[in-house]
Amino acid sequence: MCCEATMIQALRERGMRLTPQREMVLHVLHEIPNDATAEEIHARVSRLSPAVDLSTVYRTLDLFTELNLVSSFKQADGDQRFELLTIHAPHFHLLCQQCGELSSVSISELQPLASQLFQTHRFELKMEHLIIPGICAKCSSRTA
Amino acid sequence: MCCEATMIQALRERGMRLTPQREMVLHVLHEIPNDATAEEIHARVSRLSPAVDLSTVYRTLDLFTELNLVSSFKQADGDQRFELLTIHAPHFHLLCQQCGELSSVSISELQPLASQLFQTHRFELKMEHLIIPGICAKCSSRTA
DNA sequence: CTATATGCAAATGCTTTGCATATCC
DNA sequence: GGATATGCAAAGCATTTGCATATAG
Repeated sequence: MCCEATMIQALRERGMRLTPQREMVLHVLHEIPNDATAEEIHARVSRLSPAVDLSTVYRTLDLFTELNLVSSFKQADGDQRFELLTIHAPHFHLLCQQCGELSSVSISELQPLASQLFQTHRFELKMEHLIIPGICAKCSSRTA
Repeated sequence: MCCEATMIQALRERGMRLTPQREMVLHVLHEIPNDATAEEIHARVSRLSPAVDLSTVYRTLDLFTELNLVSSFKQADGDQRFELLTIHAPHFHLLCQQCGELSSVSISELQPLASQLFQTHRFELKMEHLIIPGICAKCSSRTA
């Protein structure tokens, strides 16, 4: 799989090592539909190898985030969540500040804003890291 | 101030009490430009009355949130933040992922995206809470 | 008076860190 | 062989909770 090759290269470039733990975390991230907490990822890794520590999972996820393999963000409930950047079509997220629901939106909807910000501010919007806060349909109808 | 009257009435309706602590938290919220953490709010209250406990601040902010005086939300970094509902920031932020520079942009530039997201997803973008990640002009010219 | 609110201290839940040991290159 | 990673246990940090006391109405 291309992710693994990417990871191996990125690790080599930095003099870092390919360990079974890192392979397992990467593998497990492919099985997860959307995003997951470190606990969830750890639980899945544990099925493959029970000795792997939660702290290792955290360290690995942080590493992957730096390597740009994973995006990491916090939901409204405060849980930090992680997902593979490559697995899905390019998208950004809407985060409901009330219920914490996270939904994905194709980056095509962002294109106009991206051009706008580049034209007026020379700012290159990183669309896949964008999390837009607001109130989702369910919550706003509940309140209204 | 009108907020205070609103608070008093809301408290009365529920058989709750008007305490100095609640008054101070409400007062302090007016001094804060945008939004603040519980710690920041507590620090300001402490200047008025050092004995007030952080837990009381949390309880008060939760209460105000229920009373709809305050909006409470978590930023993407996970910090929970609070702000008076009556105060609105006229801008959102661009955050450079390389140098960390934070710049402000008028919400008028966001309007098209906001309408777009509302039309297609019924999602109410909270513009003043938005922080857009990317690469600023300085950094991208430096890299190029 | 008496129910509600507070301060204090301890508990919680997620995440990070220090360190000795194990492991990859 | 020597630096990098890991597991373990303990520390951090923001937030919440239990409880006796203080206080608003």
